[in-house]
Amino acid sequence: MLQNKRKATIYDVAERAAASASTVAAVLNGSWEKRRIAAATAERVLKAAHELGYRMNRQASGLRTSRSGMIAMIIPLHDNRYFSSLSQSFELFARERKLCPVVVSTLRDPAEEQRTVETLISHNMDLLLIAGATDPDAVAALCTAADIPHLNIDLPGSAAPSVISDNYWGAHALAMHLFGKAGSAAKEPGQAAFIGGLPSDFNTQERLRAFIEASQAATGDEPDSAMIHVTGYDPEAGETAMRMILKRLGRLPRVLLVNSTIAFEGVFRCLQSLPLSAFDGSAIGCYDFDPFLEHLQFPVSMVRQDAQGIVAKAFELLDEGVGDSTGITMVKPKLVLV
Amino acid sequence: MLQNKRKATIYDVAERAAASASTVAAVLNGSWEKRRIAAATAERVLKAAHELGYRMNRQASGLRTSRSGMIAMIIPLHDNRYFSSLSQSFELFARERKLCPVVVSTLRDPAEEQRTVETLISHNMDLLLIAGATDPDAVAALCTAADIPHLNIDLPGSAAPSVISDNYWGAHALAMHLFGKAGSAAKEPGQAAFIGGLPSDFNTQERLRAFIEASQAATGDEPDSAMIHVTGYDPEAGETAMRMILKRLGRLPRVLLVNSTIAFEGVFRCLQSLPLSAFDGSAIGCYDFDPFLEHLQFPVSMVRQDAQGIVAKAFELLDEGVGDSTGITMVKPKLVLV
DNA sequence: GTGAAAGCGCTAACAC
DNA sequence: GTGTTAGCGCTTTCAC
Repeated sequence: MLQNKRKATIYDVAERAAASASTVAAVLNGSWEKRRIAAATAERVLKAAHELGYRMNRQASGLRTSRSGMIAMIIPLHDNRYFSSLSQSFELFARERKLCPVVVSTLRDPAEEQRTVETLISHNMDLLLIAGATDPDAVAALCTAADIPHLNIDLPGSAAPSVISDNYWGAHALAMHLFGKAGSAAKEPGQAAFIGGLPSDFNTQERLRAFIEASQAATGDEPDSAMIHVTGYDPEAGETAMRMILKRLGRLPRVLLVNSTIAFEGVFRCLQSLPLSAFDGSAIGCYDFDPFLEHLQFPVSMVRQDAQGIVAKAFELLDEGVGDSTGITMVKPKLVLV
Repeated sequence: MLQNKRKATIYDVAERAAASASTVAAVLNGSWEKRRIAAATAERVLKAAHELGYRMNRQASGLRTSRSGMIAMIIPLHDNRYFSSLSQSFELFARERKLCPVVVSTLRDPAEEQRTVETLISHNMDLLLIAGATDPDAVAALCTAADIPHLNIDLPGSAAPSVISDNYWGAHALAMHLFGKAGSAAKEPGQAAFIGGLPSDFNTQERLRAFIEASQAATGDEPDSAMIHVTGYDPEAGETAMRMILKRLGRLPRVLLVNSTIAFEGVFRCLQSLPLSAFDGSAIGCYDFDPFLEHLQFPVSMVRQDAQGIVAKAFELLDEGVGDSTGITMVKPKLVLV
C-alpha cells in the first residue's frame, strides 16, 4: 500500500485504475448492478483502491446523500445497569442492519440534551432513539424538523411513538406477589412500604400507582402515606427511609417494595444487620434487577426490565415505518419472584 | 420560524440578511473576531438564521475542515460496570471541551472492531479512545494512517500511548492485605486461592502474577496451582471453581481472591449458604467493585478501578500532544479494604 | 468590513 | 459499459 501523506480519493483510484470517478464510486459502494460494470474493470478498481489504501470519506458521501450510515441513541447516563443494557441491545440490532450504533449520554441536562441531539442531527444520523430524555417532545421536535426517524424509549413522549417498560404492570404484579406472600398480617394498616424514586419521574409515578392499587386490591386499603418514601435515586435516601420505617414500626414492614437497585443499596445496609428471624412474615421486592440480590440471606423478588425486548420492539416499529404515529407500546418486564 | 421543507443553508440566511455567505458563515461559527464584522451585520445574520431555523450541516463543514466536532471511544461492551464508567468519564471530559462524545461497543469481535473504527475514522472523529480492543495495534494503525489522535485505554498496545489500570499494583496490595489479615494459618500450603479471569487476558495475567508474588512475599511459597482457577468471566465458572476448592479443602481457603464481580456472583452463591463461623480466619477479596459487596454478612475487600482517573490521564496526555509516544501510563486503582 | 469564488470528496443524472 | 458534469453546504483565501 502506497503511503502518500494525502488520503486517497476516488479520483486517485480512478487514475490508477484508468477508469472514471463514477465508475470507481459505483464499484466501491456496491451500486454494482445499477451500472453494469465489467468484471475486469471492477477488478482493476478494487486492486487500485487496495493499493492506495483507499477509504471512503463518509462526510462527503453523507453531504451528497443526506445520510451517514450511523444511528444514534441518547441515554441519561452510561453508568447504569438498565441504560447500559439498552445500549447493548441497541448495538445488537444496529449490527444486524449493518449500521454503526453510537450512543451518547446527556446526564439529564436539558440543555446538553438539546445540543447533543442537534449535533447528532447535523451529522445526519439515520435514526435517533431517545431514551429517558428530560424533554422527549422537544427532542422529537428537532428530529421531525430535520426529518429524521426517531422513537422514544423508556420514557414516553407525545410527539413520537414510544416504546416503554410496562412499569405499572411490573410493579402491580410484584406488589401482588408480595402481599400474597406476606399473608394476612400485611392487611393491617401501615404494613406496606414503598421506598425510592422521584415524584417527578413518570416511571416512579406508574410504579407507585401500581403499588397503591395493589394494596387496595390485596388489603382493601390504600397504604399509609407515612410508609411511602419517594426520596430519590440514591443509596443514602434509601437508607434513611428504611431507618425511619424500622423506627416507626419497630420491625420490618410486611411488604416492602424498593423502587430501584440504587435505593436498595441503602435499604440493604439496614437490613443486613437484622437477624434472619426479622424477615419472617415479611416480603421484600425490588423494582429492577441485580444478580447479587438473587442470593442474599433473605429473599428479594425483583422486576427485570426487558431492555432487549424494548429495543426489539422499537426497531420493529421503525421497520414498519410508523413515522408519525404517536402511540405508546408497552413491553412487559420479567418477574423474578421468590 | 419559517417552516419551508428544505433545510436552510447559509445562502438562505445570507439572502434574508442581505449579506454574503462568507459573512454569514463567519458570524455563525464564531470566527467573529477574525473578520471584524460590524455588530449590526452580525445582528441581522443572527436574526435571519433564527427566523429560518438554520442549523449548520456539520457534514459539509467537516468535509471542508476534515474535522467533525465529535470524539469517539470504542469499548468491548456497554453492559459492564467498569466500561460503562469509562464511558461516563469520557463524556464528562468531552463536555468540558465542548465536543460530542460518542461511544460504540464492538463485542470483542475483531472484524466488527476494525469496521467500526474505519467507519468512525471516515466520519472524521477528532479523537479515538480505544478501550479494551482485541487488537489495539491494528486499530492504532488505522488511526495513524488517517492521522487521527488516539490512545489505548485499559489494555495497552505498542502502537500508541496507553493508559491502563495498574492491575499488578492493585492485586498485589489486595493480596498482601488478605494474607496479612488471614494470619499465619495462610502460610500453610494450598491455603490461598484465585478464581476467575481468562488466561489470555493481559489484565488477568497481571493480577495473577501479583497474587503469586504476594503469596511468595507473605508465605515464602508460591500458591498451590490447584488453587488457581482462571476459568472465565462468568458466574457459573466462579461457582464451579469455588465448589471444587471447598471440596478439596473441606473449608474456605485462608485467602481467596476473586478476579471480577462477575465471577464473584458465582462464588457468592456458594459462600452464601455457609455459616458465619466458616469465615473466621479467612480473608476474601474481589478485584473490582460492586456496592452490594460492601455490606454482605462477611467482609469482602475490593479493588476499585479508577475509571475517571484513567480517562483524566488520557485527556491530559492528549492535551500535552503526545502524538507518537508509545509509553504505558499506569493509574492506580482504589483499595476498599476491610 | 464584506463579497466572490474555488474547492473538500462524493453521488447521480445524463450523455455517449 | 463508462465518462462528464453539476452540485451537496460549508470554509477560506483573496480581492475590493
